[in-house]
Amino acid sequence: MQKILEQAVKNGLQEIYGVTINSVEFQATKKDFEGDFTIVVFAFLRSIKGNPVEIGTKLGEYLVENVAEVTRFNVVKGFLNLVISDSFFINSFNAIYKTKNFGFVAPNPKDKAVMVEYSSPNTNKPLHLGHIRNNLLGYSVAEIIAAAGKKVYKTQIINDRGIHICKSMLAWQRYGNGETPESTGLKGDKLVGDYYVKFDKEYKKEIATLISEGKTEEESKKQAPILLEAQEMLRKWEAGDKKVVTLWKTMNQWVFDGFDETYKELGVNFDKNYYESNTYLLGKDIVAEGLQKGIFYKKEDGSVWIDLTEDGLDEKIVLRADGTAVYMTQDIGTAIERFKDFDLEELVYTVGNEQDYHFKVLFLILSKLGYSWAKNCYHLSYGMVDLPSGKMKSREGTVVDADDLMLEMTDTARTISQELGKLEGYSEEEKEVLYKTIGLGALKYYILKVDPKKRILFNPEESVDFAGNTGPFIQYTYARIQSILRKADFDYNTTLEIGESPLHEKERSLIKQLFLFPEIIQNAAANHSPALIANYTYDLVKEYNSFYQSVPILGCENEQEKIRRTQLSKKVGETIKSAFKLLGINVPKRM
RNA sequence: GGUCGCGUAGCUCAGCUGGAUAGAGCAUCUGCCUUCUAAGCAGACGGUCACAGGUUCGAAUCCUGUCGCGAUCACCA
Repeated sequence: MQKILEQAVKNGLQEIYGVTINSVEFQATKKDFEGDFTIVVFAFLRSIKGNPVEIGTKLGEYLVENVAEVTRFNVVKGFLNLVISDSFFINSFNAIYKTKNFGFVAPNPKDKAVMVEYSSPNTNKPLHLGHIRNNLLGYSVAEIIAAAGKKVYKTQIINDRGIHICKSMLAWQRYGNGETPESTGLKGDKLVGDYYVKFDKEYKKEIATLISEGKTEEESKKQAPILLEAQEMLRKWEAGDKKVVTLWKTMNQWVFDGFDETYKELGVNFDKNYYESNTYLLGKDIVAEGLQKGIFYKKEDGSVWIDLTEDGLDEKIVLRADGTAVYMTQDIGTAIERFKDFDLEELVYTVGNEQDYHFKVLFLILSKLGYSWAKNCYHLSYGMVDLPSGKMKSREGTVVDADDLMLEMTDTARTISQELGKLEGYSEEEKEVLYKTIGLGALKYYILKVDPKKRILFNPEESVDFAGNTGPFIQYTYARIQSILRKADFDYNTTLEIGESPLHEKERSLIKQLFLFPEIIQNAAANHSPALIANYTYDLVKEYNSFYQSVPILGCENEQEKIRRTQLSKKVGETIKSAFKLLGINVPKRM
């Protein structure tokens, strides 16, 4: 439609004023004015001298005359509002009504893929609220990019080695009695996490003892026997000591099993896992190469650095003096590895904004090393999730555990649902599934609807609502639509005729809102932002509810209207479902 | 101190590459269930878009500066 109009506007201006215009600025007409599309006449003033109102009027007359779909127009200041005919809307709606997966673009197998990394947990403690935001964002962005027509690989890098892992291993050995997830009934990640906390407690005790013996705080922190022992354990692990490696494998497996459960509850998944224990040596040869090319330089002590001061950044170490890798070294290595493993065009890292600087440096280094794809690496950076009590600190136990939070949300959903009591005829099992759908829907929507860049203040007690701009509200609308479709005892799947029954104002705005969906997906993919999808869905639902309350659907006198409104309802339902799929949220048939 | 991000209604947030009178929800008040699910709808109240300049027909949006909050500037990951 816009294309037709654009061409017509160009022709019109050529005819009336003899002026050629490159582009025409369109926008959806605001609610307070009559019309569907608006042309901003101000934009023409550069080429055409004159009064905007006059130009608008002349152009409007021309368009009504020459474009069949334009039925009326009005001009307000410099805005030319065009009213488009019902037949256009009905025809377009007919076209999308039968379209499966409306708005989704099928991937072209010839295109390169996109890899999205998210989650990337440490195997020494359970997942918490911060991971939830990370997981939801990463998963959703992956879905959105796939919907926009790209092959997507979801991946995580599991930080399964290092001193932090040894800490919980050591604490388990020292203070435990051979507990296992089976013997305690605890989830594996919880069990291991408890020992991590235990380690920290003991460590602090030892530091206190050392300080009381007259050592400085700094010395004590470095000399605490328990820490030295953990470091010794790490050395043994690196040397491949059998006992240590066996314990490491066992305890890691507990954690993996625990994570799998959490991921399953959350509804996220991965196509490929990378393990740090396999990748931590990567990147060293690249550093050697870069050293030869003169991109890096060696300091006197043997450590290798890159000087980024010309780019407005600092100097950054890429290899320790003892030749071991740092975080940056590994990331250089894994990035290259991934482009080797898969035919990628883009690599998305879902990592908190405290690492903005790290990724800036990483991408810059990769580009200096001559990898042309470095410009296609994207850091999907998101703000922290704060609690009313302040920051979450896992060592101090002030975290909101992911599993607990999901349970809590399900409980709240259960309470509210039972109060409303609409679930006659549902089995207990079905009800439990539903409570989970609603509870998780609330949580996911709450987190995804805000711009990833912004930090979230999360109050577990009161911040997740079920009314207003929330997941359950949208789910509720979906459920209501399903109820209408269940009760529609006539064949509504016929092609709509363009007849004497004019479109209701609410139907019009609803159709307009529906048409936006494909564009929203593309936008969301380009901006890596699930929030766009969430807010679009909310607008659609608002529009639908308003329609729902102001006109009858099944109770229409007019057969044509009845079919049309039922079809509209169905399509809105499908669109809600599609949109929520992109957010990783399920929709219930009833609630 | 340098760099990056954020600052919109009492609270939580929308506002796309500049466009019309600044948009929702929560909270507070007023109406609407003998009709398709009231987790809803319609309305009222609520704003110096942090502040000051600049660019232009036109700025919440772009530029500069100031203030406030946060992150980061580790041989941690």
